[in-house]
Amino acid sequence: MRSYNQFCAMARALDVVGDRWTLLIVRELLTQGPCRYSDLQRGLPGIASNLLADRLRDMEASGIVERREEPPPIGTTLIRLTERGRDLAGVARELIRWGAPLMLTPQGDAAFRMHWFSMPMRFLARDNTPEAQPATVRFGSLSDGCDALIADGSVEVVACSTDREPDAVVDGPPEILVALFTGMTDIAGAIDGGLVVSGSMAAVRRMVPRPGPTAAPDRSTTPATGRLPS
Amino acid sequence: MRSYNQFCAMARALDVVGDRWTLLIVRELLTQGPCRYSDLQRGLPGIASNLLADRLRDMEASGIVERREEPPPIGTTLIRLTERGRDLAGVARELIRWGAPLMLTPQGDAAFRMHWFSMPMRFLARDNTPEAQPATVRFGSLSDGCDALIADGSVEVVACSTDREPDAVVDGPPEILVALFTGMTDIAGAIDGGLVVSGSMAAVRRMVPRPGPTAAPDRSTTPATGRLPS
DNA sequence: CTGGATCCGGGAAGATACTG
DNA sequence: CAGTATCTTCCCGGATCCAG
Repeated sequence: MRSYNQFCAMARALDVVGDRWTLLIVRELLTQGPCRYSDLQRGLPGIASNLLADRLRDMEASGIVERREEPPPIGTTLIRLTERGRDLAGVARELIRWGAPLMLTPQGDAAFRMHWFSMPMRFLARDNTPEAQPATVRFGSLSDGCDALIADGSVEVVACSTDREPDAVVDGPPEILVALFTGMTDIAGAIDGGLVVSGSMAAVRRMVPRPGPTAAPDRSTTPATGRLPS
Repeated sequence: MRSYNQFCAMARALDVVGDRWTLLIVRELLTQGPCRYSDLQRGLPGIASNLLADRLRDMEASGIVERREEPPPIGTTLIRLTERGRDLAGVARELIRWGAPLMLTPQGDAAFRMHWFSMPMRFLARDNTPEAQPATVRFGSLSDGCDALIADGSVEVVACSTDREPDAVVDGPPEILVALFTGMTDIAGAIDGGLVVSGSMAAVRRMVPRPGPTAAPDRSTTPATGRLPS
């Protein structure tokens, strides 16, 4: 990107991360951890191959990502965020917070990856029964998903891991997941809308916000702000 | 900007504010308040006139800004942020926080406007003598600057106002201001470097962080992180 | 298969002149 | 003051091809 050439912290930040696709690459690495080139391609539907290569070069030059050759059994090079790159988590968080209300207006044919939902879920999930034993709920699958670790009154959302045996596995269309986690529907309604739960239904119920008066089932009369809690 | 077409809060946020110049227009309106078209042009050196007009149209369509015809004595139309636009303050804050370390590396001929410094100053300024009477320090001038209101142990930074009589007026080259507020130099050194203070030197000293061990005057041996305090 | 490079068309961004 | 018009430049997107 052409520099704005302004002596201003925000302008200089945008000089570095303001390019198209750059912050979405950061999103992938923040939610997925170290990735192969092809993992990034799968997580960034619509990006041209040359653009991904260009961006990774730029981001490596500006110290946001680094490449490392992995010995067998991985046997390929992984791309990961540097500490400076991980520091962009605050920017990502605020963009997600601001963009969340936009998810309530439908957008026809948008692509969806379950792991994209992991950062918003950190705001929306809660532990309704803090005194219960820890539980794990997997959303999506190992190839595209995230694990919610419920314990001691809070929920931690991390990338899927093979060495974790979830108590429940959840999948479903993105609109239903949004409706469920924003309290616009309850679990019964979500299952009606296409949510699939296998395993412990109690573990799922434990982490989902209870539908409350903040929910706006009729959007034509009470437009939901969809604002995420601070 | 072409939509990313992804069912993801961050991607949808960037669909709206990811265009070049858009977030810098938000910066202007956040720091300056309602602006005329020509105010925005002055605050955004380098922007092409047609691009500014295009962006304002887009931002009005997406509900971030609104235009309002002002009756005399203003007699022209002011552009202001909507509430949804003001909600972008969190994104701006995190971008500034992340971009702040980049200000320590010089960049030759960059343009500078004093009011750009007002948001970073919110992180960096402090009230060293909370028990003292309130004081006001103006940075720059009415046409391009900001006022720091020091009272009760904290500093509030706002746009300049004609109905405020500052106790001190400060001006100087941006590099010196950064060095002063990051603790890399003291006031004496700053004045040596071109800082100009008129009025109450005590009011200025009151709000400037004391140079401490965190400062790294020699960047070749101890690279300063420049990280802003949380 | 992974990890790119290369080429090309269209459209966004940039520069400048002009106008009600 | 608040834009519009026009022209140029260059980045993005899409397709294809290629080396290990």
